[in-house]
Amino acid sequence: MNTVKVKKKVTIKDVADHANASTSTVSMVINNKGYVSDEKRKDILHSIKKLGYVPSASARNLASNRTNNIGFILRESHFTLSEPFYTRIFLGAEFESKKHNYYVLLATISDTYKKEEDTPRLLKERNVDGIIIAGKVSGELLEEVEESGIPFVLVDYQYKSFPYISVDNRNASLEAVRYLLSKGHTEISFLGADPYHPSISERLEGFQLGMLKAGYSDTSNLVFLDEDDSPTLQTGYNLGAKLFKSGKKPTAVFCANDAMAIGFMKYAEQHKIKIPEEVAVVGFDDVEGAKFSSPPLTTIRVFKEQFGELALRYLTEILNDTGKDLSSKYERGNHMLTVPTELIVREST
Amino acid sequence: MNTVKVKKKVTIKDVADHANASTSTVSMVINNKGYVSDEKRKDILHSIKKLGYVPSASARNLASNRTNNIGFILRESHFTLSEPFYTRIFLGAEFESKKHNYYVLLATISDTYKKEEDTPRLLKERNVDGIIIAGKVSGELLEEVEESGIPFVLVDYQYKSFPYISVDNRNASLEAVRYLLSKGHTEISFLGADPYHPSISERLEGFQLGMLKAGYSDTSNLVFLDEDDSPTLQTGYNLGAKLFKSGKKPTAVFCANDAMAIGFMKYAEQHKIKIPEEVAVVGFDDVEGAKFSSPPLTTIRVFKEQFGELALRYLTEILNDTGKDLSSKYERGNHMLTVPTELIVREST
DNA sequence: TAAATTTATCGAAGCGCTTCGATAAAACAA
DNA sequence: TTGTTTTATCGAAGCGCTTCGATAAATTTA
Repeated sequence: MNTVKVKKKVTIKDVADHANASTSTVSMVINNKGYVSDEKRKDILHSIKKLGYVPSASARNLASNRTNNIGFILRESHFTLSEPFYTRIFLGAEFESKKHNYYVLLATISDTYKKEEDTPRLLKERNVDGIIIAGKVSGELLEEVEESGIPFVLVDYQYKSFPYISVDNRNASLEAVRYLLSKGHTEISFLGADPYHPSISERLEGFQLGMLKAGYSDTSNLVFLDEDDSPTLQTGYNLGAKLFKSGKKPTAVFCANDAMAIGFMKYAEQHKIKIPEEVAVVGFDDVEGAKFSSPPLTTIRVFKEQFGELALRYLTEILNDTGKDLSSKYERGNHMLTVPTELIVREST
Repeated sequence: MNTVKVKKKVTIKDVADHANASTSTVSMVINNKGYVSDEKRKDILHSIKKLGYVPSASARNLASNRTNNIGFILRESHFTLSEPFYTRIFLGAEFESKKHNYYVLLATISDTYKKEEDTPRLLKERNVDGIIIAGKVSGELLEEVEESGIPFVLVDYQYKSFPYISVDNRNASLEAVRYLLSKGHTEISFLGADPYHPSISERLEGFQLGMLKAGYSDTSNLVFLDEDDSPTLQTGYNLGAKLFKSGKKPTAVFCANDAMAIGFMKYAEQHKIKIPEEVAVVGFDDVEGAKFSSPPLTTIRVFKEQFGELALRYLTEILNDTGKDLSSKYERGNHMLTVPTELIVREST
């Protein structure tokens, strides 16, 4: 015997009966479709409230062949990074998703992505209406996603001519360089790694452009790149060593990201090079640690939550576009958006 | 005309036909239920693979009245905290969820939770089979969740006799105190805030117990509490001021968490109090910033991902328990688990 | 005023599964 | 042997929705 009172689930049928309507009419009211008289609509809405009716997600998904889910794909290592950059992008997307009535399903993938084997569950099960892919991921995965036919946008990464959203790296870097120049610096070095990553290369371009505009036409001996490694604290440290051992005496260093900047400052500290007195340092990203580094790091803030928000909004736009201007949007090549940045001046400059 | 080739979705019917079976038999194979001969099972599995069949989540959820989702409820501010403590717990849960074939839906709630109004969508829509609630949240919400009848566990928080998982705060604090004592410290202060939070009070108890065991029976003038505020960087700073202005000269300070410890160190730095020479500092949590503070902070590491993992595992256990030993589990009061910790010694001690 | 169109409502089919009998063969007991 | 239980398989109902006609009244157009 079961003595527990189980609240019987209120279905669309109950609402229909209560409002003297058919389930189809109720459905139309819920979905704002078709023709329903104001009167009936009012009745139905009233019944819905009265009965506390909430549509069953599974049922409507099954019937309408949607899922009401958005997938968010991210590399595992991008999560386990000490810096929650992508995490915050995810949060931004999650936050925005509420407004559009989607749930966001997170899927982390390994760095050594193998097609088939590591395919995210939400892709295999086609349990999403659209997908946001954040950060650099395997091309295989991207091809797989494209093949699936599920609409998607990339965030903070580019690949082929897939739609993407990115930081305005070039302009932000330009601004950083301008700032350093305005502070009277003349010998400015750029430290970077993984120059094949679009974001990095754009930052480098911004740097070069800024220097060029200031009359430094040849920046080649100012640029230090670790081509084989990613832009981490360690590579920043290493390039710091390389830089000083090369005999160069820059008065300022612009790093491809904060991690490298912090690594660089670590090297400087260990070698009694005073920051900012002897050399000013500027990073990129404004990670958590930037505020707490010693000295606190001047850097370019990226609005991470906004980043995610924008991604979700862009995706829903694609999903709702009934094919009409969407195709033209794609074809015109403006399938790209940028997120604004802001130079945050702290004590490292 | 639509010339795009749309791969027709493979359904259970297709598999059944292909394997010369009925859909019910296929279903049984998929769900590992009922009686199916080895032969037929083999055929069916083969057909599934051959056709690339993947069951539709919506359909099976509708039919079986499950959702295959786990809700993860978290306060907004716990996400926007500069420290991704709960974020990493979430990740741990998400990671573990794959093994159990659940999707994790994140729901953030505002700090000023209002029943009805702010009820997470996943609760309203009953779109989850179970719920993980992380961190301190409004009692109203907890009551609401309980009322919903959806199984849930609390993480890093306690309320009434609801099942929960927490850090072994007491023992960890005890260990920290022991460590400080072993380093020869005698005058050890405790800095805390929000002492009504179970975690904080447990940490304080651990501290007191440790001191007691070492012969310091009266710790009351060693404890500095900000009763009205939460344990933030700012309160750590404030209590630092209060501590030194009180004329006390502790040789070591144990803070209720890292944020406070870092705030305290900030005060110390500004007032030329040398750490660890003049006063050693120990925190709790091992947040990202702890490694980068100056000096790097000795602290108690909490395994956040493991925390989330455990929560999810615990919840699925509850979900799978068909009521049998579950009830006894509840009634016996052992509806509680703890996550291990580790003392991380850095340069602040 | 008749024909065409728009508005309003509903019944029923169907989305892709699970699960409940029904049926019957095989295995075991008496 | 007969009766009982276990094993195997299937058909059909049903989960709670959406959506496609069908139908008809109200409105517009010719």
